Amino acid sequence: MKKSCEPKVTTDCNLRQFVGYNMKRAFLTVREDLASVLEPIGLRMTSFSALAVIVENPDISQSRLAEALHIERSGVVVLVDELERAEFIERGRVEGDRRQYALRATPIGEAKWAEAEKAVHAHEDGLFADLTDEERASLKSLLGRVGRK
Amino acid sequence: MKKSCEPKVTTDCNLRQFVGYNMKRAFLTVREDLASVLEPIGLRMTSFSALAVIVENPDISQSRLAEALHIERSGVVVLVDELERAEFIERGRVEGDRRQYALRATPIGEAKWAEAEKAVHAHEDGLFADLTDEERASLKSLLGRVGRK
DNA sequence: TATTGTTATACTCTATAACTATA
DNA sequence: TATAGTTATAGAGTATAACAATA
Repeated sequence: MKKSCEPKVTTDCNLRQFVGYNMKRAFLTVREDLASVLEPIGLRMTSFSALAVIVENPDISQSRLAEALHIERSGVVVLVDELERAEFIERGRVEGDRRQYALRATPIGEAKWAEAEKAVHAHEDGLFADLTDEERASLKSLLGRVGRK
Repeated sequence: MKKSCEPKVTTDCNLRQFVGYNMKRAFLTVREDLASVLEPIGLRMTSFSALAVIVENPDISQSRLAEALHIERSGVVVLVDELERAEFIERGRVEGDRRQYALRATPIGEAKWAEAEKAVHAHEDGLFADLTDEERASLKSLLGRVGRK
């Protein structure tokens, strides 16, 4: 039996000692804010990522896009459908191979990408306002080095 | 129309310029490895987190646990059911308030926590092997400062 | 046989809302 | 009325597997 009046304070040192837990919490914070930023622009996190890669790699195929995003080809179909329906990209044909598509951003899609890129920069300026420019660059760099063997 | 022979290389500078994308990728890497480490121990990421908080805060209630983990109370029920079924924790009663439970780790649960804590440290030693101790501490610290206004 | 894109399906994680019992 | 816990449900996000068209 335990006395009532549960204290409202709870410690989580057992979790905070791990980098991974801090990463999870930070990522969920970023994800929530990012979703709210992208929504009025007509993008989700995943379609934003897909558009980013397509803009940077004109005529990329869906399989190559799947590799770049580290998701399955079946998942790409949904994303590409979504972006094509919004007229941000189009499925071009490839000369000499009728199996694959050549994905390209439309002029609308290019403009949408520019708009989204700017909005996401602003979103990060807000979320990382507590960090100096050096700390922010350091965080990005350190994250990019996780998991390499 | 586009010539065939899609190059296998794909750039993702449009995404890598953002801290958030690097964080997502790093987190997914961590999560995948962590899940494989916890599975043989009989824990999932979420039940690991719940056990961590219960061990550190004996007699915590489910509502308070939900706050600590930043999840809904309904989600806690599932986690606590799972940990109780495994006999890692027990639902004690609270003197003076029959609505709430006082969650405590059993001796089995304490031992399980010690085992898991050690395993997760080893998992992080592997995942962050490319970082110096200072860089790893810096990463953890920087992540802990994300999103504060 | 292998690859590209597709569909259907299922699984995980989590949130919402309605409910009960207690306070 | 408010709180603690519970249940049912639904929505993302993603993975798996089987398939048709093409190479």
